[in-house]
Amino acid sequence: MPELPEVERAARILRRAAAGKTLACVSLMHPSLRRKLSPHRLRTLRGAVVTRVLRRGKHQLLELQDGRTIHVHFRMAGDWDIGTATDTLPRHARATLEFENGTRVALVDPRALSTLTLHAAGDSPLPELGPEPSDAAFTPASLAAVLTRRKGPIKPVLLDQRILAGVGNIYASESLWHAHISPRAVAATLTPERLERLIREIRYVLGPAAQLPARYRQARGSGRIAVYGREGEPCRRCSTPIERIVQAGRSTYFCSVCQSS
DNA sequence: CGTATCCTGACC
DNA sequence: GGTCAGGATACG
Repeated sequence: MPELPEVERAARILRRAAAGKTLACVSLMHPSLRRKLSPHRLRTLRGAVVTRVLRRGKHQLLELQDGRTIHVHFRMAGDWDIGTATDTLPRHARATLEFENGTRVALVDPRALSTLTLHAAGDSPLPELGPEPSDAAFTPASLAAVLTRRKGPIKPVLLDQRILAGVGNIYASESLWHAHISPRAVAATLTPERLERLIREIRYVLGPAAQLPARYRQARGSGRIAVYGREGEPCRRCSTPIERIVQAGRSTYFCSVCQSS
């Protein structure tokens, strides 16, 4: 589910539930999470106070008063379920954060690819990340500068979180369609004018007005998804059948007429 | 650069 | 039974 807008929404929900609250118990249900966080380190979270909940790209950070940070990444299918400690555990709950006030935040993830890690004070929990799309410092010139060495096609580059933080596979295709840029266009050869258009369209598709509902497939037909998942269906601009190709192992959808270069 | 891998569920 | 999935990373 999650690309930047969905993670932003999730972080807000988490913030409302967790900010200022004291942790009572953190539990890991899935072995892949347990491998990364020992029972001993888990127990050290009892009594810790969550001072802030931050989002950076698709990452969520729970800052603790003692300087440590809980880092969560939803990967493909993670989400929060907010309830109370006495509720039945939701299906696919992989971890829970229980607070002293009785709130229980469950990390639900049918695919169990989400990560939850604990970082010591002073230890940066985030990998190298490019600017937020909304950042004023994200400009055609700054983008051009980091693209100069990218000899490959633009679409996989948009998924590189070191270039830009938050764009995922759906919105990469959508942004390129809106910007009339071929997903195969060589990144380094895009002119400043085309990059300006691309930046504008990335901001548009990631913007609140374009946010997807939780089940993105329901958005199909509503007009919000222009190309993603629409192989063979008519382009909304020129009626040419939308094509699906694979780039760097991921599906790309585009209109070969509107996005010929 | 592409490919395999981590997981599980949905769908053909 | 096989294929695919909105992410990221380790590797050749």
